[in-house]
Amino acid sequence: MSDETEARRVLLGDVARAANVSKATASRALSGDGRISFRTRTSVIKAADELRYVPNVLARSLRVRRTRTLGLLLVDLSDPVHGQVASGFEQEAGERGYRVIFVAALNDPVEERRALKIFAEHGTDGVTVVSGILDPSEAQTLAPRERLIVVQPDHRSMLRRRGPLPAGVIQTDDESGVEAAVKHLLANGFRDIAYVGRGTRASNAVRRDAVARSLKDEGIRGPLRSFKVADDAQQTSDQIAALLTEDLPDAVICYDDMLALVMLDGLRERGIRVPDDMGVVGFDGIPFAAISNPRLTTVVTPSNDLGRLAAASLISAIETGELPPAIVLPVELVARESTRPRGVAVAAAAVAHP
Amino acid sequence: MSDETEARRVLLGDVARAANVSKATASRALSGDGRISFRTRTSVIKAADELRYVPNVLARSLRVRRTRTLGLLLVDLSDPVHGQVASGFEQEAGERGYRVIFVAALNDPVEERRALKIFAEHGTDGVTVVSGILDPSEAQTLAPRERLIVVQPDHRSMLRRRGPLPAGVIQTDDESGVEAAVKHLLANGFRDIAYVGRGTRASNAVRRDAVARSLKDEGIRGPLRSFKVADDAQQTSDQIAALLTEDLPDAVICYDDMLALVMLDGLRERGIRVPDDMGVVGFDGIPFAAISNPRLTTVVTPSNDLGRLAAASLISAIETGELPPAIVLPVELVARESTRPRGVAVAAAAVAHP
DNA sequence: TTGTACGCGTTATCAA
DNA sequence: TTGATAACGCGTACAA
Repeated sequence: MSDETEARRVLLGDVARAANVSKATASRALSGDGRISFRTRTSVIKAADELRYVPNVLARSLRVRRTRTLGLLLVDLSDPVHGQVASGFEQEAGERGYRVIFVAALNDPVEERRALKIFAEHGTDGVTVVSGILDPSEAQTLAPRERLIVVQPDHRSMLRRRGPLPAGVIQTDDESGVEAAVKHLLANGFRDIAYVGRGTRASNAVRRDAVARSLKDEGIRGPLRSFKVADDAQQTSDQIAALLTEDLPDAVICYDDMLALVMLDGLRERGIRVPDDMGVVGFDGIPFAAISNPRLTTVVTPSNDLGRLAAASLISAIETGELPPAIVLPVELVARESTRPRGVAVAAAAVAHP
Repeated sequence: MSDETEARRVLLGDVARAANVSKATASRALSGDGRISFRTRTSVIKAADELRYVPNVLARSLRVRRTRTLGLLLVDLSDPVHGQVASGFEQEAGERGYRVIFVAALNDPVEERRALKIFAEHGTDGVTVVSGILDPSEAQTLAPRERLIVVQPDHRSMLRRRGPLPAGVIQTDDESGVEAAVKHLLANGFRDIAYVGRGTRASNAVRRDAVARSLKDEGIRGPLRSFKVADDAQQTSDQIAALLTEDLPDAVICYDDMLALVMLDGLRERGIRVPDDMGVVGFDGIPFAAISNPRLTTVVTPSNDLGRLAAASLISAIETGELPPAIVLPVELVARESTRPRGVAVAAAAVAHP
């Protein structure tokens, strides 16, 4: 006694019956199995089409023990950089026939553990962790190491690391980016260079230390002046700029573009001109850095590529069983108005820094 | 003959055996079924813990015919506005125990269909479409209407709509926002107001028409001057600003903040001062609008709330079987420097528009 | 309160 | 080339 009002879902068996074949044959015909006669294949496909058959991937996954689903753990979907990474990851995965489950962990280790557990429960074929703060060894107990790609790892253990990176790691060459920024500033006449960081993440320390080291390498003596904004900053741009005003450096390198742009606003609020009174450098290369006023000099990181590469590497690991060797992506310093040499006319700069 | 090297996954049966109960009892103990003795419950939980049991949600979903998974179809994860929506959606869903599969369709109807099919195959309990361009009636053939929430629908059919919105729709009150922007501009002395749009989306036409109507309502005669940028714009900020330079309006209302900020840059490039030579208004209220130079007057839409509400409404629809009535969220005009009345000093403005 | 046995929808094995 | 049947891992109706 079937209920006419409740549209029962069309199953493989229904297709098989309509095409006068067994479920096994129908399954093979639809999955493109080689050893099926042309006649039956077309008739099965036709039946599936007419009945609007939609396969149940859960049942399939249960049977074949693969889900063609990837887990992506990231900090925050609303952040411009992570949005880029997520976008690239989703695109690459989609093009290769994989779905993505996203979980944002908001810099909370408890949430990161929860996310990895969710992925395990869903039987994702692999997991990528972006900017994770979990101890790598712990992460590997919650996700199988050979199916785990780590992008921009941000745990303390990355700090003192020397020598080759372990397989499955993808990150940008932040040190080189910072070095390029420092050299650029010095070349443009900025000597007293300070660092403005945010939060307690390892990446912040990495960049700060890279600034200090680069300055030393360039023969600048004395300790690096370093300022800090809280991670969950409620500070306004004005308060952030106030960090510096006691004794203005020639230039500041900021942890990221977001911070640098907020800083630009705060400096303007306080009547400090950029770059004439102080130079400002950002990090990330978000789109707004290119159209701020003044336009922001920044170390551009390939965020979208990071996501695409992560997905590609993960899928490769899944399909070959081999975790790809670590990848370090180059970054690029893009010089714009915010570090223009002092005394150069505005009009000329507009031409020089398109 | 079990293989010691291959770590076989722990199953419910393993937990049951370790706790000396049947699978049924183990299942009930772990799912918090009432009629289970305290003793057995604790011993089952202990066994599950020790064995590091991870339930297979695929098998569970197959059995209970619910996946606790939601499908979110959006335009582009890397876009600031959609990132906010996605973030709110993921948060709300996560807090209520639902996972999210994201698919970006990049304004391509073919991709939108593909995404809805993916959701169907995965048996998502419900689907939310953000800024979809698919014909609503077609969408309902690809996703069950009573489990479908539509956020900011962007199909032509929304254009001529009058009367109440259908259930399951969530959108912002763009018309009121535009009206507020127009009134604000007029109050600040801008009379010759133009519109700068992007692409061919319905929402673009909605905002343009709202500008025209508001102007008429305010007694401004003559047709609205309207400019347009392609959707896949490769235009630089300079080219975008060039649209206007022949005959500069007093002010422009832009389709969104991104466009407005690019416009600000282009105007600066051409030596046109904002707001002294021309006022600029954006739409969306992305974070950068608050710190641009000049800071951007904009119609702030609650993007994060949009995502949270969508998830909440969808889950409610799933759990009660009732599609919630349409929701129209209010927007808010935030006046900043880019529409400061001409002739008002900068310092004063900084105080007046924090 | 607990156990037995079946079924969710698909693919894979084996035999024909 | 095709068909019958057994799994995949879990929840639950029914029986005890």
